[in-house]
Amino acid sequence: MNRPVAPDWFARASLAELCSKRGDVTSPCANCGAREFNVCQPLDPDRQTALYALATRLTWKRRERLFGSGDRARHVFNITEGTIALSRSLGDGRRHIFGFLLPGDFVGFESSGSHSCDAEALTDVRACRFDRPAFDAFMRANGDVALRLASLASNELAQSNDHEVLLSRKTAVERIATFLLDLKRRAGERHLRTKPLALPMTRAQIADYCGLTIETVSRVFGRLKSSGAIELEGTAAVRLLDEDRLRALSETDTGEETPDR
Amino acid sequence: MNRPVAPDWFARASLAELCSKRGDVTSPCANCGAREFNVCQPLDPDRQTALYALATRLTWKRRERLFGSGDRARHVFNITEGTIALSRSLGDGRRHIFGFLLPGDFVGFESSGSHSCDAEALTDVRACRFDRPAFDAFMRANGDVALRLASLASNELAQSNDHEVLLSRKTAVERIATFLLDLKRRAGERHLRTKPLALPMTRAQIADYCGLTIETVSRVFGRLKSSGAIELEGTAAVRLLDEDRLRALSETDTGEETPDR
DNA sequence: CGGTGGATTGAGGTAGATCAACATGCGTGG
DNA sequence: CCACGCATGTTGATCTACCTCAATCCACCG
Repeated sequence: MNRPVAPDWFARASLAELCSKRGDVTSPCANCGAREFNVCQPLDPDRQTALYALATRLTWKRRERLFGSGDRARHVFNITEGTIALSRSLGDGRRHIFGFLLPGDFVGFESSGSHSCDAEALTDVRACRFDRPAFDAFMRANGDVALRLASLASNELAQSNDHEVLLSRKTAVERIATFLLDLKRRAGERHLRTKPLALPMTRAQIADYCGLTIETVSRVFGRLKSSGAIELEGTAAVRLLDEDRLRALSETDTGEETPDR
Repeated sequence: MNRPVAPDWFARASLAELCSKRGDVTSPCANCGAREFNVCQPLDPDRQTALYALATRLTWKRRERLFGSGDRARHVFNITEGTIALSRSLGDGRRHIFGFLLPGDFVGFESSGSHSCDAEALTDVRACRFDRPAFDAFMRANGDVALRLASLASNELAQSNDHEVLLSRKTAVERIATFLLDLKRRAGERHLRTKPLALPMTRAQIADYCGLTIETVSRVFGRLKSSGAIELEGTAAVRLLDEDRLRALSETDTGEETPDR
């Protein structure tokens, strides 16, 4: 098992920077150590405490699964530290990766009773776990938080839509360029701004995310590198040297205005 | 403009069958004529009335846009009658279609302030429109309904995930088989069980949904037809003669159990 | 230092795209 | 009510981006 452990600076950034999100440090949850939950960022202290009380802190080692496709969805998770891949496999070896979850992301809020994908830890992972019934009850009693949760779900949908466009209509180069910029943006939003961008996933996982093969991913990386757009730092990190070029290569979409009725 | 109007039996089925959903006819909304809103199916009469009061009934002609990418998202829509395509276009002509909305579906619940896709009526459409501020206020005041809305959003996400798998890893035949079965299932859930399955979308739209070209769609239809799996009824309707074969061809995914922690 | 799990690189094959010609059917206007 | 015309759909011939298969490389680890 040889996937290089993400270099120190990655793990460090992960927790340290998350905690100083927006510059203001909130008091950490006694149960799970998290500083903030996305659903309740602007929540008053009392209800924040109540929500914290529902969480348990857990850890997983790299390669372990948080849950698998078909499992009963008994819990909702909020990632505190590390990276997770959500994937689904077809009968023959084909696999698709829906996305890579970073600290702050929620997982497992399925409306059906069971999970429809596998969640695998790409690095050692810390997460807060909520029991579904208690979590749901809290949401029912707190419409504003539930609405925020709906909005989070809708965010995820927006991401998934972008991913659909990538898979449906983009070329290999566009896919990789999009993937890199996207990863950098999402890491940045969580204040995981490491000097070279960490790639805690293998080429195979990038391929399954982009709907390509390992070989094509590798070749595209090679081309981007020799064109000077990126620089590979070993195999698990990359420097985006020319983001404007990458943006041009990623062929981001347009949108003209139409009067809304 | 030549897309054949969906045959009579389609439109009839659309409204009539929707109203008799689950056998029990609820009293229609005075404003918008809808019998039920998905968000509030098990809602007590008072709040149901309150929600109804927020809605306006509107209609669109085929080919009109409900909204376009980039427009401010001022409204949430609930389709009452007809079919809508949600799409996004890249700078050059490339386009992707996220999905086809049927009666009962919600659109426009974006968490960002603006729409990220175009919504085009494929048939004449009736929909209920809610103003965002009033809709949000209602949700904030009714946590149970908001939670249900979150669950709807999560349903949409599940659909989008299936779509990602299709686009990422399925062959042309698998894509079309999946598309057909899926459309039939979704129409069935809404009690739009027409004898031949209505295809209110063009080949180009099917292609953009499946990440293929018009020609490939046409060829695959041809192959499925001559293999006896389907029968085309003109160009805007199809009979699924051998659903088991289609299911086998659609290569639906597996899932083994893993003990959830 | 050998072994193992990635990653890269090369050569050749193929599913589906592209380009092009033709068919079909609906709607319009005479 | 019919015929023309355009939008849509089908079918065929070729092309190509990406896949497949295979060899080699590389870094880490015991």
